[in-house]
Amino acid sequence: MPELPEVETIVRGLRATLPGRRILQVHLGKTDFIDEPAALEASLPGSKIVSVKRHGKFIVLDIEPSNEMAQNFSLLVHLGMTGRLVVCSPNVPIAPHTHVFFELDDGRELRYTDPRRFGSIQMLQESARADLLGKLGADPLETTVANFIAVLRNRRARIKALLLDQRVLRGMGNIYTDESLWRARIHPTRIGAELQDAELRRLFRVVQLVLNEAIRLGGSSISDYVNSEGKPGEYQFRHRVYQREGKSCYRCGASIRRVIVAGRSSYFCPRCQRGPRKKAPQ
DNA sequence: CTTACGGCCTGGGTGC
DNA sequence: TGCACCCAGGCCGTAA
Repeated sequence: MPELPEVETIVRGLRATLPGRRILQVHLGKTDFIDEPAALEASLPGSKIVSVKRHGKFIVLDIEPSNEMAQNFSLLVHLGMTGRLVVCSPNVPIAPHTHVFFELDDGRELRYTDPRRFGSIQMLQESARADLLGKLGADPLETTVANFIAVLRNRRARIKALLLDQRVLRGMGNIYTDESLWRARIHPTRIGAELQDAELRRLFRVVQLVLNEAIRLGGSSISDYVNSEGKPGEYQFRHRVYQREGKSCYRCGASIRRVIVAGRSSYFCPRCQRGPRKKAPQ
């Protein structure tokens, strides 16, 4: 579910309430998506949440342990396709598939809900966290157009696959990739190295535009996504191509098509986004 | 360095 | 009502 704008929205919500809070107790349901559930139960009670950050699609909670001799560590939460992280009163009915409860010292709870359990929760020391996050590419909202072009221009993979690859850029997912390519009028199967500089500059501009606009509207809610207060976003009403197969293009009226690229449904306008040149038969 | 593919899970929608 | 099938904001491991 959640891509950069959804995760950013959740992080901003959590940042308003979590820093400074202590975790009193942890309750776990299913734990197959948690690296070391026993370590969570052992280390978190009594610890303090220092800060909340986003790194790509990861939510990073920096934690000060209750044991003053122990080192600070981080809790990395990835929401996968259907993960939710919500702060609420313990009286709020428990959504199905809620597997983690953090009791907070203000009487509220931080709950993790994830029907498909494609998400993950990891407790990492500084060096392990740096190893993991260091493998990711630049944040598309923080990088420069020069760097954006540099990481794409020599690649033989298709642009859609490159934008989805978290080692190239961190934070894009299926929705915002399609939305950006449509706005930049670039076909999803174009080869990175075959894009002109002007096209890459255009792509960079619309990626930032789309992501910022989506953040402003609180992300896209298709079926599962809600923010940290349990409320849906509104960017789904601004989608121009995503899940619009057979409907007419907002720009030219042609029928939107769906193809599989990099294993994912990819929506594009066959008229506005021209395909790569086909190989001439020998 | 690539791509393709299957797998991880559950639920919702569709068509027979 | 049941059932088979397809689809879903992500990512990992394997094989080629």
